[in-house]
Amino acid sequence: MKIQVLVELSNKNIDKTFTYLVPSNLESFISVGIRVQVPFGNQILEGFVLDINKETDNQIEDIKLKEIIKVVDLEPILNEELLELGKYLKKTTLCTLISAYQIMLPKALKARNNVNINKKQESYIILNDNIKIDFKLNEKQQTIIDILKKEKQVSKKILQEISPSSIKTLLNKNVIKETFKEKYRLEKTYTIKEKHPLVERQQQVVNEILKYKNHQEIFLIHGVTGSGKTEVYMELIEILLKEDKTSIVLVPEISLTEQIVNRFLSRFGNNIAILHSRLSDGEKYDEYRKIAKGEVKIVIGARSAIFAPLKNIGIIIVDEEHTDSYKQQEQNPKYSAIDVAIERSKYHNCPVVLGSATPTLESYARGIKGIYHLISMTKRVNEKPLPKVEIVDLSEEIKKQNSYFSDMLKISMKKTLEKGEQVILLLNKRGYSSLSTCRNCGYTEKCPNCDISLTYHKTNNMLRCHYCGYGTKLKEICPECHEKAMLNLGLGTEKVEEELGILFKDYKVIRMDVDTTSKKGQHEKIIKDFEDKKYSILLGTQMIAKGLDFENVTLVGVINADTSLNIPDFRSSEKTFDLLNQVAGRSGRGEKEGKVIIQTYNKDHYVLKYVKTHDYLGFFENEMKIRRMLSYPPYVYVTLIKIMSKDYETAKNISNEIFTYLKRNLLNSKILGPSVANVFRVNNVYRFQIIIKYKKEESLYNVLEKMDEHYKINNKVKIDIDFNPRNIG
DNA sequence: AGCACGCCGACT
DNA sequence: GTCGGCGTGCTC
Repeated sequence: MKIQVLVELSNKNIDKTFTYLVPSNLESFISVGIRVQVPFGNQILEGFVLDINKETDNQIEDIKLKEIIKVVDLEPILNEELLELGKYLKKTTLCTLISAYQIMLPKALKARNNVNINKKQESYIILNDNIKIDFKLNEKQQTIIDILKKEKQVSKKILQEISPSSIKTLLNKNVIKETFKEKYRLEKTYTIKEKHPLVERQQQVVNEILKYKNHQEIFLIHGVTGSGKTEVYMELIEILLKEDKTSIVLVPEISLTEQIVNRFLSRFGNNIAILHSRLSDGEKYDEYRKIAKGEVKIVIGARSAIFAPLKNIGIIIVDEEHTDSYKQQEQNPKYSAIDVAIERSKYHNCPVVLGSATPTLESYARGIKGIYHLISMTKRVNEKPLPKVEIVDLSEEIKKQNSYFSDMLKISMKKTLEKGEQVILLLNKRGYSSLSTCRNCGYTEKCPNCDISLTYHKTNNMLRCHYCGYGTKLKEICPECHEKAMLNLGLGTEKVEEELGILFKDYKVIRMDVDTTSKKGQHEKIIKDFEDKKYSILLGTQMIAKGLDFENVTLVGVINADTSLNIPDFRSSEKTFDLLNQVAGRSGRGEKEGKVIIQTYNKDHYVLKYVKTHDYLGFFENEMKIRRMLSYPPYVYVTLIKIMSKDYETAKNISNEIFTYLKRNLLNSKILGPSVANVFRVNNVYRFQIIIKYKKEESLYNVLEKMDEHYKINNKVKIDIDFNPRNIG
């Protein structure tokens, strides 16, 4: 028997299958999608079987073929649908086929030698089939048997709490027996709650989507914060579940959406598998296999959960569809989970539901055009108006000698806190202060490896580079002019926290940012503690803007709205609108009315105007005009080419070479560049970029594939292709 | 990804 | 004369 094997190495040179012989004693274990171990050069690798008894196009003599070493799995790891999906990923992102398959799988199931993650066994006790008790049972033995009669099987651990010796006796006398069952590592705690009856609008939306339940149709639900989208999702899932259909729910980053997950758990309990990056490898392995074995029908997870091996999918839901993290950008394949969702919906003939309070311009434009089925939910479920938004001009406050807190914010906070209500403060920047600059000569501390200023972190009194992790001690004396004049500019959570401690010393503040949530469980604890009112003020970065639902929060303050407006990216307005709108939505979710105060130096910026009136549509129309004028998505598509090299000249020359090549071959596109990337040097690698803009460019994939092919031999330069990038720079 | 093969410079 | 630098090419 001959098989085609795709080995674990992700390299453009070996992005194809290799033919191996299967010894006859292993033949019956072989099927497509299974992993095998093979000799490859002088190494031993794992790979996926992609085909049986067929030759590659380059026929080679059998004499040269090697035999496989062993078969790794009993069951295929990749099913037919996922094998095809991998090919789709390769075609649309120009990645290697193996990288497409690997991204779909938890670490334990990737083709990779020397990964060792085992199933966990747990011992259970059950009654033997035909018990004849020919001896007198003592009290404890009787209790054990009674329990087993009722529960059928009980974990040995629990029974041992009654009496370990009785268990031994009963085992010896063959009254009971021990069996081993797999124990799943991830423990979910939840209490099943009554479901809320749907309000009229929610019911209408459910009905509208269900009309298309066996159709491949894409819906965009534009629903304001608090309009009850989650209930709609759950209702749809429950109805489809009765028809034995499965569901995938994508959420931004699960640790940021703890509360949504809990709502799903208290509705569907054990029928849910959870997949996200904070799980341990063992937990991911267990959750994945529960899905593969059909033990759960609902999968809720972050980006890569879109590859969950569910069968008979009835609906795919993408919550907060505008979230950047649905696009993988750090690593190949640079795929969009939404595109994958749509691809899978074709296979399963099921609807895809995209939901957001602030859809991407691309999605909303498709909604208007009728490519997506647009549904609006404009009212909050509790009929409460959206919170009142106030804009404060920071330049006026400077004159009054106020630093981070304007008079209005101070007074409102005081009032809110005195009523026993809670406050959320958004500070869109991490660290204590952004820069360390000399007051005398203007020298700024920069990273020696990257083209970026260092950021001061108070906790360890260090300056850090956010790109490569380089760290150095904070200097007091300027290395340039040798004056003792080094000053920390800008602001960060820690500095604001310090000032809060002075202004509101009677109230407790909790900080939530990357630094305070890096350890497992810390995130959940902060949310729980704030929910339990152990703290009055929650101070945090971006991550507090999403999905949190605290009834007692009636004031949200944005310390400085400008930081995200100033990012050099054509989407910075869109992202700022999204962020401010999201964080505003955290206020007044309960019975009490909410308020939002946004501080800024750009009080006349159009983004703020539309945030103030909660006017997504107004923002959309205004922003579309700008995109049209500057020729940006959704009016054109963008593809970003990055050229990276340790050698400046190489990076520059090859960038120019590629530019000329693209210009010559892509006749329907606008080619911009080459320009230096936003951060020009990272970890001593120089980065150039070229932007391709096009409405329709049939030959794009072919041209880029050829380019990739050409430079793969050159290991001095790395070429990176990103279709529809979420960030440019 | 590894690793062998091969063709040039500075050494016991 | 030889050791070893890493550029190049191959792995069923």
